[in-house]
Amino acid sequence: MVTTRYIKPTESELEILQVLWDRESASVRDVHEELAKRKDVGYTTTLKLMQIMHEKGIVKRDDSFKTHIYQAAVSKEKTQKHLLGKMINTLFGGSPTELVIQALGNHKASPEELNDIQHLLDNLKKQ
Amino acid sequence: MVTTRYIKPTESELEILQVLWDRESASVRDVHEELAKRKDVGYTTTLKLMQIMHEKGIVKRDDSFKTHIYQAAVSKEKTQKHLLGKMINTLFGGSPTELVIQALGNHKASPEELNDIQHLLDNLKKQ
DNA sequence: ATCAATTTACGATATTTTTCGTAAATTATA
DNA sequence: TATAATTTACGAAAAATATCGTAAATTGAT
Repeated sequence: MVTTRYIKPTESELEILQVLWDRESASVRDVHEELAKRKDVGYTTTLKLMQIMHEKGIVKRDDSFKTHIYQAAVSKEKTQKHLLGKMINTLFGGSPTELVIQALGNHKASPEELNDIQHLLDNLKKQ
Repeated sequence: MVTTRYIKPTESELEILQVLWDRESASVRDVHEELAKRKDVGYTTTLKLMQIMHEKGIVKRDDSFKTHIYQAAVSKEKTQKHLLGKMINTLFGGSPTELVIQALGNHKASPEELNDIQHLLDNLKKQ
């Protein structure tokens, strides 16, 4: 079994991962146009970042064509889990509950979402 | 009304804030000894960081004595709210529920904590 | 008053992250 | 095929963070 050290994506890398997670796969231009909607940044900057991410193994790419096609190499779930865990530790004294309470208290959730959470809660209580 | 731009603490600054939130107030040495338990870092590094934080207005200090005494100038709650909100947006597609589900699914909570969450949930449902 | 210990001030360096310019390669098109 | 457009490669610079050494100031102890 090969254990790979988890590589924490930087802020900008996360923005790129977002796009890749949404689209499954995308070219540098695809990603860049998405980023450019919210951010003022040059094309080669996005390119360079994605190249670095490739070196780090954060993204995979198919370079059999001129336009390389990228995919996320780390799953959204694992990344969420990691960063959430880190936040729970550094900001919520290790208590996921504190975080949940903050999240629900400060950020609105619809009745449907509250139901989803209720179901999850019910299941957790059974064990 | 004066509106101050929210300053996002860096990783190291957060570690220092942790200590200050716990202790209410502390000297550089206090903070440093706490950090040194988990981290290999020099005293002057901690000092410098806290000085910078003071310039940024992240911490307050009383320098009427030789040993300056620091306090957090940003509340734990506000900081949690800000960073959590950011994470919800950048990592959970704007859905606090998604985050809550991840948090509860992956990180264990005690029966008491589950009850706390249940109460909160009950309240939210009423509205 | 002197010496030792502690603390702050300050500047410099190291490291990480972000940014972009330029050139070369590749592909499309006239 | 020649030209234009797009893309990658690469290196370098800028910006943001983190680190620490050294000296000066302050305090406490002898």
